[in-house]
Amino acid sequence: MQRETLDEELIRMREENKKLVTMLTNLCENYNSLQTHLIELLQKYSTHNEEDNSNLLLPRKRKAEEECCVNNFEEASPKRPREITTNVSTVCVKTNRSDQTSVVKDGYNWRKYGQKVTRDNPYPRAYYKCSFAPTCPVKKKVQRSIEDPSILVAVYEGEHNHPHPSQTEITVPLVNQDVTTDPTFSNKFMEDIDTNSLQQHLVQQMASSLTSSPTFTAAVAAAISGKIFEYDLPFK
DNA sequence: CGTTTTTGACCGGCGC
DNA sequence: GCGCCGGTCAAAAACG
Repeated sequence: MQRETLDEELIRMREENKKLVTMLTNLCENYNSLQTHLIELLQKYSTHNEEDNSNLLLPRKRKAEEECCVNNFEEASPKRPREITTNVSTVCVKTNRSDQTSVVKDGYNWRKYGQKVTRDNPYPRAYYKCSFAPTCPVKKKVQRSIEDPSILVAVYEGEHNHPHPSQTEITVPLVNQDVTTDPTFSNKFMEDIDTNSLQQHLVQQMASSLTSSPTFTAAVAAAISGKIFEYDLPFK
């Protein structure tokens, strides 16, 4: 009697796990396709603008800048191997056009340590360190987009080594490029999840890590809102 | 009064 | 080697 109940429970759990795996597979696939699509659009958009005027305005561009185009998550320059270990992610945040503050609310506390006007963008670039520094090495740069001043571009460097202080007031990012978007990530995950022994444990682990990871939630939000944003771009 | 922001100075990498 | 440029430092100012 008790065993039958447990068997039923087990079958039910297996079915539930199957559904969860399918959902996660779809989620990863959708996210990757949206990411690819968005990158294509952004590349198209940037080349479109370069043809227009930027060649005249930017006679000399640094090599490092050229390499750091929108679809490069991180650069492993042979001269600067130090950078291999740093995770670089870019987040674009759509703000109210009247809102002139360059603040990207992501739930973390930041301390501003510098501001610079860069050559290729008249809007000042603000430099922030995580308020947990020097314990936490994370830095971010925030600058308005030259194409659309209502978009704030935040570049994050490094990973927080402390819990997320707050889940509230998180501005939905439009683009997020992070190491977790690596296509191998989902494949690896799916390989692991197919092995029955650790299946449930992995699902639980993934679920908890995903919900607690602002990067992933931001990435999912980015994929969704990015699709919406597609219709908002000035070209087309 | 402690914390955060501002801002000019400084430093190091890169291109010429 | 020099100059440009982005990033960081640190003293002063502003803020709560």
